[in-house]
Amino acid sequence: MKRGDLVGLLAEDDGGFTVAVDGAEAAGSAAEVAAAEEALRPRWAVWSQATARELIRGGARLATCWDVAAVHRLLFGGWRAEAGYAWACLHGQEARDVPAAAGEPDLFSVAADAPDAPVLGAAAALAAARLQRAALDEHALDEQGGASRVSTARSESTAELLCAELSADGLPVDRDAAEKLLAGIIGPRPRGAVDAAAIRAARDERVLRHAPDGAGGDLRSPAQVKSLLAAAGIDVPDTRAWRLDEYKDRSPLVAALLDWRKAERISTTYGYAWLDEHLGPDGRLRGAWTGSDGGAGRMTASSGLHNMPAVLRQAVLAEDGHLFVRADLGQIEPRVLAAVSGDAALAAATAADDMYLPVAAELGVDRPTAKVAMIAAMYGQTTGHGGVAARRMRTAYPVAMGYLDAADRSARAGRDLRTYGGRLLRMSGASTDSPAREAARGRYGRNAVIQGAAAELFKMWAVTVRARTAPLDAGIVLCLHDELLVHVPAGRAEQAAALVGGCLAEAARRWAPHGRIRFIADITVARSWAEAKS
DNA sequence: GATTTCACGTA
DNA sequence: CGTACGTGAAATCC
Repeated sequence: MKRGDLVGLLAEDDGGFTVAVDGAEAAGSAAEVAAAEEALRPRWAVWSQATARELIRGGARLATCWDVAAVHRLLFGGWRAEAGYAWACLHGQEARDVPAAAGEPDLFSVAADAPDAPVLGAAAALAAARLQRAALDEHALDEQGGASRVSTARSESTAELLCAELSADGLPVDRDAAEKLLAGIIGPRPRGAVDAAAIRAARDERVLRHAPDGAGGDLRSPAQVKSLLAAAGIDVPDTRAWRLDEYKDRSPLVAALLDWRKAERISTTYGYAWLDEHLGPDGRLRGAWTGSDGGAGRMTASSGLHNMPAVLRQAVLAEDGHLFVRADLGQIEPRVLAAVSGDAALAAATAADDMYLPVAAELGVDRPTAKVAMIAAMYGQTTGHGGVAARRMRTAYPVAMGYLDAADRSARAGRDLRTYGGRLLRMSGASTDSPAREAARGRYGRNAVIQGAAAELFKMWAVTVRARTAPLDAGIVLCLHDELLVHVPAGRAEQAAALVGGCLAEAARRWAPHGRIRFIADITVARSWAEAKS
């Protein structure tokens, strides 16, 4: 056996592990798995992230894996990916590939026909991984230009290891700093239920004192807020912040309400209860991470890790003797569009640090107009008709526009799409319905091929950073769609920052080997997440 | 009690 | 300038 060979691995209920190599299974401890990892460095075939989570509990970490659930989501789309389902679909797919097969495969009847997998253990995980690998190789024969799906499968798999580590290790948050921030926004920590109610009432009163005589109501009830505003002469169809924005300068009530909403959001979602629930005594804020959602394939995180209000980032502080390397991808979506569509003119524009400048020159418009035209093309505008810039986009970048239009048409018609890296984007099941719903599906399709491809590139970058910075005792502590936060011993921060930039070039080469697309990242070293400005 | 709606934070 | 997700509270459904 050599480095990179597939070896089955499964966590058992008793805390032990089972390893499978060519027909033979053996039981072992986490320490023994770690020793095998050190000596052989295989690509561990696992059913899901659960195995890595158990290994981490046992003190062992893996460099790479083949995650059957992650690859299943890539091949088949959607979220569902438990072992039995993945096994059944894998066998169903073979049947579907027979040319005579027509129509939509019925996954449940296929499951009934699938060869029995009486025990979905380590050996079966190994078998499933090999079948997935073979399916990917088969697909590769009729692919042209797209990213290698095998490399996507590997990075999506290893991203699950990263997710298990993110869940276990958490994000460094300074409790004192966080509590001070909260005190400034929502007041001190309530001493009890009565105190909490008094603080809440005082916060409400600062809005209600601007209300007309006799008007009042529960600010937490949108219907009552609507009535309250009506009493003040403000008629709105709903009370969303963007709709109220235009009234805030002439109505103290609206201004106070919008301020109240911000504080209330912090108080209810990111307040003391949030800290108590998710911030451990070790100063790490933990949530559950998944390598891909059920849609376009972005990573997800719970415990508010992906929607923490910007003001609270000041409390995300590197631990003593450590610093953060923060890196975010610049203009990732138009650069991804250039890569996945193969548009030579748009590819040329990616050579610029700010690619909207050459695009603006090409379109003969100013930069803001060019940016809006590009984003409208990628996401499908609903307001206005685009104007001259939109029309010139078609002439200047016909290949890129054609790619987006094709995705739009497929989605409208309910035809499935695949991202550049090979993720199935399920559009089927759409029935004929209103033109508005159909247009919405078109926008979803346009967006998904870009967002999904960007997610694949991002994960390739992330797992590359994970591998290359591990020798520096550095660790990724947050992934935020196009942004990485790496926690690193202070003396190695500059070295890590340089590696992160190199990793982007490496990941881009692996993801888009044929393209001449330039990807850029803004990389800074700082003690707090907020400090590292973009 | 479970599900839907509204709202809003992030990218 | 659109899409996505996670969250919490109220409203609504059953």
